[in-house]
Amino acid sequence: MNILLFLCLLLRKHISNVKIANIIPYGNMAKEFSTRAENYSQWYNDLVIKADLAENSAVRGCMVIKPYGFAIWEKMRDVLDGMFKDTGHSNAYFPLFIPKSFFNKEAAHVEGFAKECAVVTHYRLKNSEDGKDIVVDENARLEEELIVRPTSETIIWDTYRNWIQSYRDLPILVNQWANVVRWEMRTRLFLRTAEFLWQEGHTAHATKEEAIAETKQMLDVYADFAENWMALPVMKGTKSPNERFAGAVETYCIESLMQDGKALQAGTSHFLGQNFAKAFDVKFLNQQNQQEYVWATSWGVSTRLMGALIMAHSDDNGLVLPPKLAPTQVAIVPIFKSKEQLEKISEKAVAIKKELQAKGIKVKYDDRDTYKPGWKFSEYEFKGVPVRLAIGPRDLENGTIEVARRDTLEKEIYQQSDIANKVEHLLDKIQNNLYQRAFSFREDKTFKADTWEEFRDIVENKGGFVYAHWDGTPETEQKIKDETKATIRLIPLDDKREEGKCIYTGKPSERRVVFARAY
RNA sequence: CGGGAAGUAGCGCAGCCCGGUAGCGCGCUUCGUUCGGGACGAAGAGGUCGCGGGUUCAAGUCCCGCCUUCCCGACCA
Repeated sequence: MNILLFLCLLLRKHISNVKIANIIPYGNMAKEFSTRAENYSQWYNDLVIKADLAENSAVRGCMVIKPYGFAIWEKMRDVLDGMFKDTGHSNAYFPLFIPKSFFNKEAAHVEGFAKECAVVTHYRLKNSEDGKDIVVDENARLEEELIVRPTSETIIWDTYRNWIQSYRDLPILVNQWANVVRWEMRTRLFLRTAEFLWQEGHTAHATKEEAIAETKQMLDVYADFAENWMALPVMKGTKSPNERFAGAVETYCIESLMQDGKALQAGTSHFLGQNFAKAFDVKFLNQQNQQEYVWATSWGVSTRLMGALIMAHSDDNGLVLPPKLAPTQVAIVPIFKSKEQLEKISEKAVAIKKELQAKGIKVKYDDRDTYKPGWKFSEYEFKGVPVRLAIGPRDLENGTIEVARRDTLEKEIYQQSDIANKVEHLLDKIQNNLYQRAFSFREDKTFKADTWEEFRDIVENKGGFVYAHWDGTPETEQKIKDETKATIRLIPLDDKREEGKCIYTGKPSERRVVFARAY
């Protein structure tokens, strides 16, 4: 390492002000992280822990989201919340507990969620006979059990019944930020936990057309967020009946591709038709003075987006965050020996920090003397901070500053003049580069298959999305899933008709659908 | 919920087969030298060995039950 360091210094002397390509890779990382190639899922697990995003809790399947991880989620939440408000929605809050009987009312819905519901049966504890323990008081059994919400359609539609009488009460455009519980057998931090955070929008409309327009609008909001904030390219489409939300007439979704070639559903938007209105008897009087059932939508994204964000961009050195969602966008590290030196450098560094802050950039000036510069470099690297600035005595003399970008691991020496503008542009560049990189990756991993052999080969050996013909039956989809683990991720929204034959049964098909193995 | 593996200091692990004084590395504390890619030396602190029973003079070690995590299935966002 010392030799490398020496070489680096030599290089810098000879080509100061010129870009130094390819930062020294650190051997240390290998000790702490699995690599993606070695073991992708271990890499993901390590990353979540080492980047200080979340950890497992004392409760099975439930995670603790740590401050750094929560800061990212908070940013996502704030941006999405703004987008919801801009499209006319308001936030509200409904109860965590739902009377069990509510679940009986919509047949498909109950069937979809029954197997993973947590149930509250008692409301009191007491001391055990021997006084050593706390036990459930059997005398305090609830008359009707309460379900911990796995989603809130039922309690919300029961409530909407009282809110809606006339077409003048419509539309209702409500969103809630909440936690939900689905009793999962096998969990992974962010990707699948028993409790997770999400938002669920629930809207009520006078007409079918308006409800469908709302469903599509919110899908577009999600796609916009994924692409422009998360730098995550997504495909839009509808789900096959097998994959449809329990109780929906049509489920729209955005699907993204992770670096291991598996698809991840990043958001869903459901057209619920009049299913819940009928189940909960929610009617309104239209302008012709006739009773009609209300039309409904619901839409949601969850902390699972954190998983998508991590798996889409990060590398073997740790987390890589798109600048627009990074809690810290720029870290400034001073290089110093003495206190006097630190004071001089700090003067310059703080000035630069202020310049950056004036542009709305989130900056952290790390003048701790308890950690060495190299240690800080590593830390910011595996925490995914997009840009790191280093400033030392040499830079003070030369009016320069070292700029390192996380996405490409390149370092350059910049002149200090106009540094704020340069960094601002660099952040934009990184944001775009991450999107482009993810987009090219997806392009390279998107295939067409016309025969069963071809299909199997792609799914098993290449991964990624496969456009293929399907005869439209749930039975065929199930068989394909049983044999290859690939499912229909979506039926593309663009209405590209193409005559063909189902890859599995050979029956006629009018269009290709997108298959993949999925999270 | 089925099959496998693991749980010993904050983290990573050895010790268990063959019962008898709880160990190593990293991290942590103090001091000194260092500081442009995870510094070095010296001296320290830190443990109900996952939890609960049992066997035994004696259990981290043997036996039984449970909990948690990871991997593979079924289920699922």
